[in-house]
Amino acid sequence: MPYRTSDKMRRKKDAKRTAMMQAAVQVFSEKGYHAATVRDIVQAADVAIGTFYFYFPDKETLFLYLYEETADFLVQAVQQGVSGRAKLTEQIAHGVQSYVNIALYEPTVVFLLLVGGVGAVPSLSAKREQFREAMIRIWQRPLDHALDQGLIPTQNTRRAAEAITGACDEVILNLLQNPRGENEAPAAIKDLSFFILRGLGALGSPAADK
Amino acid sequence: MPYRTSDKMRRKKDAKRTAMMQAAVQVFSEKGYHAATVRDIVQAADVAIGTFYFYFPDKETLFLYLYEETADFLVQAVQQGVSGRAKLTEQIAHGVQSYVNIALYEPTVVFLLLVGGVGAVPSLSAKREQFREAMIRIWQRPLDHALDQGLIPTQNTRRAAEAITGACDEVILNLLQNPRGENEAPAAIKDLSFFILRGLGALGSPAADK
Amino acid sequence: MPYRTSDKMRRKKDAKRTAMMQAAVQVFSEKGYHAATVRDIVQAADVAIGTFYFYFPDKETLFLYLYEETADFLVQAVQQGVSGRAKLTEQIAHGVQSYVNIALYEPTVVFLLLVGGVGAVPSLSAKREQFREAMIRIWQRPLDHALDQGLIPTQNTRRAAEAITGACDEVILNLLQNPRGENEAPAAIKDLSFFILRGLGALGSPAADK
Amino acid sequence: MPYRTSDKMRRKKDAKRTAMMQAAVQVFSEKGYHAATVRDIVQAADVAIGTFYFYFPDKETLFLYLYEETADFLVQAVQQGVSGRAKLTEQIAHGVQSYVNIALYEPTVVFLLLVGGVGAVPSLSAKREQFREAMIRIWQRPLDHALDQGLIPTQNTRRAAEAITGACDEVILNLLQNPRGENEAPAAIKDLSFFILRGLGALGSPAADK
DNA sequence: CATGAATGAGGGTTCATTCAT
DNA sequence: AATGAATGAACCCTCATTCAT
Repeated sequence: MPYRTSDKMRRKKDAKRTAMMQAAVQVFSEKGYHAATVRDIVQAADVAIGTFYFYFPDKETLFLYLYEETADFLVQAVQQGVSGRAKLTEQIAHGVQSYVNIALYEPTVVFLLLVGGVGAVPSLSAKREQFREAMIRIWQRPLDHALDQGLIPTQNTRRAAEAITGACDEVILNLLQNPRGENEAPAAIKDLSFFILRGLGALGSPAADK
Repeated sequence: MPYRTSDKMRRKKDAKRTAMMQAAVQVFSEKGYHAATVRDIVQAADVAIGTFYFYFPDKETLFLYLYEETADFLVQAVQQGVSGRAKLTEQIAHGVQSYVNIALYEPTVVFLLLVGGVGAVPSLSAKREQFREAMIRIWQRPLDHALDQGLIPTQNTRRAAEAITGACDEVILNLLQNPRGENEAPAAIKDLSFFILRGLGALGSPAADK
Repeated sequence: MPYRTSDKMRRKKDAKRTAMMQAAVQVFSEKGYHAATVRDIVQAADVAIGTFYFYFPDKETLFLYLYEETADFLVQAVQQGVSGRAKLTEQIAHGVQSYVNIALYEPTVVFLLLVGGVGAVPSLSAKREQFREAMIRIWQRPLDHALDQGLIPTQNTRRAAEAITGACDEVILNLLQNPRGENEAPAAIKDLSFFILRGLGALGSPAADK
Repeated sequence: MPYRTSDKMRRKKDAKRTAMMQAAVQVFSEKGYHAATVRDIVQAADVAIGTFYFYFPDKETLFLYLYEETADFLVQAVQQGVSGRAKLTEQIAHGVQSYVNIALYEPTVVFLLLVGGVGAVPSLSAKREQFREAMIRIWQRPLDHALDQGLIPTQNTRRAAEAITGACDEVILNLLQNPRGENEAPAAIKDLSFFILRGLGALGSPAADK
């Protein structure tokens, strides 16, 4: 009898597919797109090389897909952190927190996004650009709103959003690479949030910190 | 400029060497480390492939050397912008200005540093780390000084320096990639400086901008 | 038709087998032996790839078998056209007619035989050789007979048979590839028959054509 | 000093290139396009695999080039045999002779042309078609001329030319594969010429042979 | 010094074939 | 019987590197 294609097998297949994708993220973030070979990936996933091409059309497509999925995930997570609040201070704080949390939980993924194999594949440059743009826009929207309501002084919100994006990336990268002490993350979140909010002019008096 | 002919004489001799290094920066920043081939470089420099290996031990070494020299150049330029002033506001403003100026003058070089072939070569990761570290320290020193003098509120200056570094990178990258209007650069410098200074709490009242 | 289900019963059982063989002829003649993949075949037959290996030991064996069966079919058809007649002129004419008819009815099959994946598989060369040989012999027998009876002048009948075989192949190939006009086939049959019969010296006076 | 690129080296390079092409013809005609690997070719030429790609862009291009060159050579040789004469009988005889001579002198090449890797590469099918067409046209021209002058009876010269082409191919193929006796070639030339000329109706009385 | 022909390890990808289900 | 996921040898091709000239 033709074997049960529905139940167990399907799940198993999905599991293997997922395992391979995780292995791929790992390898890509460790070596970058070009240096990572398909052979590396299948070894990490402990499957034969043919299996890779059974699940994915080719290396580039997988990488692009991984990058996009990963980027979407991060973008939405941060977006959620931001959009659930009303006050700018909370929006920033929660956005930063979401970002840091994900970075700590999935350092590999964040690494892939921030320092992945840029320049390697033309189509990736575009994807990377989109990702940066999405992150910037996440920050810019609340800024525009706050500006409208006179909560922050007149300023180029686009540029401010760029600065926020860059600041977050760098702080998080440092947090991941130099894991100082135990609970450094909460401190980083607070420091970063304050820096950003002050930078935006959203805080009353400059002395109002810790 | 980086990678000039060391010092004074041996002009002729180093003509080819220089040509190759300039070509290499160009090619590396366009294609990334892996995608750039030695053939690409020698063709751009209009020399034979054998000549490459007369002047440089191999592709990796050249890239590392180029990266280092380029990084040093940028670091020193920004350092100079910062260290020549006394007041924190001026230090930040001039540091940012130096960075932006170089980015506009040598976009290729800055691209190479910011999104170069990371992860490609193990030894490069270390180099990149050093570069980021150097940039962060440039900003941290004046912060520590200002903190000592009570010019800015209590804060983690290391983290603030990270944020500044990241903010600069992102704003500059955007400036290079989306060249909006004519004299966007001065505006970017001002915006960025204000954001940073406010973020540090170095400005009196939050309404004191433009 | 070739590759029918051997004999009588096991209809259902062989439905897939037959489908695959027909698909295989199609695919092989379109792409040639090497370029045709087992996947192509099973897709065309709408069965799973495992099914292929249940019915056939491997790709090569199937191809060989197909080639042989196909060749036998063509050989016997032409043979029948020839052997049913008494006069040389009719033997030639009917042989040619049979050949052309089959070519028009099953162009795929004839293509496979004439320009199939030669050289691809060592064992195929032998098979192809046999097929050519069989075709040549079909023609040679009536020639020998005619020679015995003094109906054609002294000549090397083997060589003449070779020439006939080649002439038929080429004319038919052209008929299939450049389908000029409607009823070109009858004209081709007549032209070819006359050419051959004259070539053999079987016709009285050279002016006795159309 | 930059080494002498003009004299000795150039010749040596050309020699190697030629050697590789000859090796390629050999391998291609033995195994067919698909089954022949680049490794086969470089092994036959006793060079490294990289050398292949230094001289030729890729396998397909080389094969196409080889096929074309080879086809042109054969076509022109036969053409020359035909066009140098005035009488149809001599044109046919010399054309056939040229063809046979080349086949005996370069059996590999002729094999490649007649049973080369057809169906393998789309672009090759076109090339093969061109070659067949050229051969057919070589024969058709003198036929048209002879028809105009009333030297042969009314007939479809195109079809006759196709028959001639096919007849030649088959006889020659058999001559190469079954080398019977010593000087079989002259006999084959004579047999074939007579068959063709009679087939065309160019000979007075059918009994006028050997 | 300079050249570029020559090398071959290694990368991405295909595809005939197997076997647990 | 039938399926299709899994395998891995082998293919084509690239490119860093060497070395005779």
